[in-house]
Amino acid sequence: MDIIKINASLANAARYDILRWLKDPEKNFPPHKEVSGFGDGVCVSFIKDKSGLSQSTISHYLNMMENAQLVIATRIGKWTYYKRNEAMLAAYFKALQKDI
Amino acid sequence: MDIIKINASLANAARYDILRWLKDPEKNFPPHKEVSGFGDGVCVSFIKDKSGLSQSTISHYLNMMENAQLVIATRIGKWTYYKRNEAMLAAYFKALQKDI
DNA sequence: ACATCAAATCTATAAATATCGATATGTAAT
DNA sequence: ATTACATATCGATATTTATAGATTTGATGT
Repeated sequence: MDIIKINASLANAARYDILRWLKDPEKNFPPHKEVSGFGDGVCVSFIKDKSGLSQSTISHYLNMMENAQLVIATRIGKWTYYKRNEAMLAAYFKALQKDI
Repeated sequence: MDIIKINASLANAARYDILRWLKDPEKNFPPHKEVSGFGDGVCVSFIKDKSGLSQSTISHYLNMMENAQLVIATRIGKWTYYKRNEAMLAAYFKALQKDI
């Protein structure tokens, strides 16, 4: 776990928002048409729509967050779904609490 | 409290270290000559020495951290002492826990 | 094979950050 | 007032980040 990298991931309002939105996909996103529920997370297009940022920017941000292990990506058909990595978030939180 | 600004402050290894060092000044810094103990924190020079970065960089970083309300500065004579803002750190932690 | 669509990658630019050396400011001692 | 010292600010440059449009890749359906 790279705490500095995680902090950098969370040092941008759009990315911070994404992580919050993913806590409650039912509340924050419309239902998917190709899969039922949000078990694998939320597709990139929905996150892009909600954020108002461009597709390339969101793809880039999600990649950064995946690299920091904050989220987990799952490709199904044409879509990539992103969900929170709760284990890493819990570990991060614990480490932060200890350090700070 | 600006969580994004705080996260940005903590997205740099030197600044993250400083905050950690300030948790235990007795352990991490030599004793001051002009004041007794670390009640008001640690002087800039000691932090600079320990970090290995230039005086201007450290002064800048401490200013950033003060701006994010992570630390509190106290000027005594020629020296400025910096200590952790424990109240803000606790509030930050609580907010982060809620958001994330 | 081809067209279509979602997402990823590439290219580019503007803005912010990291960091330093040089200079200025504030305080204390002479 | 002058000197000395600690810290702050200024000016500069290199690196990184933010963000978008264009292009490519991967998957599906025809």
